[in-house]
Amino acid sequence: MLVSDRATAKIPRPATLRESVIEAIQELIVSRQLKPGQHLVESELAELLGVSRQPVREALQQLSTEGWVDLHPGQGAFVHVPTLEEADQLLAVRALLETESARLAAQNADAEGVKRLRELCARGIAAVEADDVEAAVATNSELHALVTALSGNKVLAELAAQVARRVRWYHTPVARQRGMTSWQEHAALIDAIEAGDAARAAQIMREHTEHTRASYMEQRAAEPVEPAPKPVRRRRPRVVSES
Amino acid sequence: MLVSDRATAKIPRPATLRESVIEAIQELIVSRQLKPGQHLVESELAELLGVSRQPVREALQQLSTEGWVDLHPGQGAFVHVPTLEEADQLLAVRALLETESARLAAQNADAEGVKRLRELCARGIAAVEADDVEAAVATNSELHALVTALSGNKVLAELAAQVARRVRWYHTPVARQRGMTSWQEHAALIDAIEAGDAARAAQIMREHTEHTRASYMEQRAAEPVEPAPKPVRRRRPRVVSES
DNA sequence: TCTCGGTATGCTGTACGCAGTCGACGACAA
DNA sequence: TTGTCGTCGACTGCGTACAGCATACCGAGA
Repeated sequence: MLVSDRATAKIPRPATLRESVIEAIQELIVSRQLKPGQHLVESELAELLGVSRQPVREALQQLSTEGWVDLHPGQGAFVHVPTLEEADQLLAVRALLETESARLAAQNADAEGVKRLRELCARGIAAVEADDVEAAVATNSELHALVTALSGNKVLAELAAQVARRVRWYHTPVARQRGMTSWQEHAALIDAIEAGDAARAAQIMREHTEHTRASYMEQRAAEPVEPAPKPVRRRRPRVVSES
Repeated sequence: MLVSDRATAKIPRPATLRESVIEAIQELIVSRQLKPGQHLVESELAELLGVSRQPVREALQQLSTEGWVDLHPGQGAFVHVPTLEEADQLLAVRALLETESARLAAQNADAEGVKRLRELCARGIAAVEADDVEAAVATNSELHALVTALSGNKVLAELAAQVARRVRWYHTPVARQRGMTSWQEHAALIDAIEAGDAARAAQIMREHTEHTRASYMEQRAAEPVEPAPKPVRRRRPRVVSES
């Protein structure tokens, strides 16, 4: 063996344009530069990002499977309009998947895994104390991802990751709310996993995700409901004469 | 309103080529015309299906997110190789999702929904009695889909459908095994849903899916394990001279 | 004034072409 | 014979062009 295969991970591929475009558009959506319901014109995005329509098309399709945009055949892509109902259902599914993950993780996790969990937990707490919301959210995702990975069920982990990506969009704005409490729950969860107490791990995770859900719903309930513009294809006003 | 919006659903759009291609490739994979591990060359599929590479590319990407093919950047697409371990995990996830669906369905289903469940159940039993395996499997899928739909959680239903499609790939060859027993369990499940007994519905569904899982694993354990060819890019033998 | 049909326009869906890249194969050296 | 390097071929990734279609605009008729 040339080098230790551990930590070698993946060679940092010069990422395909498609992947870069996916991330760019996600960023644009999260940052609200692209508003919910907005019609995404391929050629505009292409020009904006400095690529051709092809990678943009593929990115939009990928994003539609992840729930970021809705694809209307023959009409194009529209930024997904997150409804309260859907967020609730999504968080419910996440709770289900992650609860099961926690249960399995408690049964399967080894010392190495627990160690990595603790590291992540420490990083998360540090991020919260530094008031770095973005880092806290990212670390939160990492920790949940690791729990699902430790479940030993790859299919479950992949599915949970898929759901988590969608949740993250909703989650970011309310992350500040929960702050430290969330990480105390994480710590308790890790304790349960380390002890191999599947029932307790599942219970903690269920409560944890329910708290997040409640927090989100509470936050959203207070928000004014924007009248979502009807998702019609936008039409550029005709330029009659522009000298 | 012009007509009752109920049942209007969507105008059956002349499905884009991409969607047709997705279904076609799924069919080719399920029917084993495309073998696990096989390198899928875009241009070949395009020619085979009579379209250009573009829709094929997009279809392959979609299929990769659903777990049918694996996409190796720079190398192309390979038919996913289903392992015994993965099948087990997939069935476990299905059990989880459908158990929850059954629980929710018992809480939410109305008389109309129960009626449709019973119809499907009758059709399934008829199919088994007629020894029509294909119809039985299809009806089985429909019934499970309806249960998830009746759960009222669209996200859950969609996820369950995705998992179910993959399960079907593994499951079809062994479907004959279970036969009538399976439909008796379905009937019991419907009774529980009608009674609004969430706990019992969940319990029955859990056992039902576990039976399916056990049946599958038993069947597969007996099978010879094909040595999966290394997923390398295939190379067409050079034609030196072919008159 | 409202409705209906024609027309124009911009966008999507698809096809095609080119360059970059990856793997295989073969030659050469140790 | 075995390891290494260079070359070649094929396929993917991306750019570009074109056709079809859906929508909005607009004028005519009721």
